[in-house]
Amino acid sequence: MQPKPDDIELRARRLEQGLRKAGIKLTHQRMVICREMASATGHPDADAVYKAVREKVPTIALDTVYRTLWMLLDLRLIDTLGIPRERTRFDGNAKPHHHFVCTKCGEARDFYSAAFELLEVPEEVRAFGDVQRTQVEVRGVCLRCLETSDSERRAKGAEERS
Amino acid sequence: MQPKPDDIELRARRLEQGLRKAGIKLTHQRMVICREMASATGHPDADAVYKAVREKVPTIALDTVYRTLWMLLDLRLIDTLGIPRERTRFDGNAKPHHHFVCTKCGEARDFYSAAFELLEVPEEVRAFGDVQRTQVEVRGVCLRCLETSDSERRAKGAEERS
DNA sequence: CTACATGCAAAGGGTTTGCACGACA
DNA sequence: TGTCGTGCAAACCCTTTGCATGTAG
Repeated sequence: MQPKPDDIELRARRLEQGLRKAGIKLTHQRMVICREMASATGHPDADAVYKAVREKVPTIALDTVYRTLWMLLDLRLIDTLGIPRERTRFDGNAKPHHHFVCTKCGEARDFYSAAFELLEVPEEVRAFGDVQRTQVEVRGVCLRCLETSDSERRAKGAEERS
Repeated sequence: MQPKPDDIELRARRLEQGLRKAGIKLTHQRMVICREMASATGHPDADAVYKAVREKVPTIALDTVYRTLWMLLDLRLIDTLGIPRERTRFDGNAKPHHHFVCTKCGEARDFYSAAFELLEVPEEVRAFGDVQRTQVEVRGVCLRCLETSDSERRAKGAEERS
């Protein structure tokens, strides 16, 4: 499960190149955070990254970790589990369904697909535990966000969400 | 998109029956929250439910809304977008992959599937906006949680998450 | 050298908790 | 009537922000 040393090196380099290409200064702190994300096998939260990174740079601040992680996310060099920067949202739709999620405003729309209901979970996954449900998450940018400026997006998304 | 009145009635009843079957008192507040979740077309957060419900019960408290929603969730009568009660977690895996998520401890494990990469997004969904990525989320209970008591779960999950 | 990044500490915002009062069974 | 639920307000925790200092390019 743990990536091979060569892999880690490769993945770290990809992140650092990504930052450089975006014209962002490669500070010591940022490189250490990139290395940490490159070698992480799980899905660490900011605090876990902070703790790991502090062993190499004891003076690093938690908010530096946050700033770097959001930056990597904005550049699509890393990802998040679920929807980033979102509070908990509830879903009262009892019928099996799937979601299209806008990565800009967070709007989530339900859709149905007979084909998606037929998905067979790989054997390997069934060994992880007791499988209860399978849902497809399609990520993208909704029509409104495609034609709306950044500043207005979140406001509109929040207000029309009901 | 808005459910038909009959549908709302049906969905509300399902929620209320669920609570009753679990031996939980059907208070006025809980019924109003059930009705709100039954008629919600979107994916409201606790505050949106609170605001809607306050029009019918102006004295209701936000924490009552939270308590009721978590209760409905625990009974699997409603669902959440993403993983409930979780802080943001980051994912450094650049290869296309999918997740098995434990609904008890929050642990998420990556897996790969050639079949899942071939999924065709329905036409209808492409009309929602610019589709960037499709990911399958398998939910269930991991092996460890199947044999571990409730109290130990979150602690273990948090500690081994890296 | 100069713009940008960091560390610190305090603020912010969502969610939870303790407790006394109120209401369902 | 007794137990469980509610409202209130304070506490909590994760995340963000403002600002003075430090540093990569």
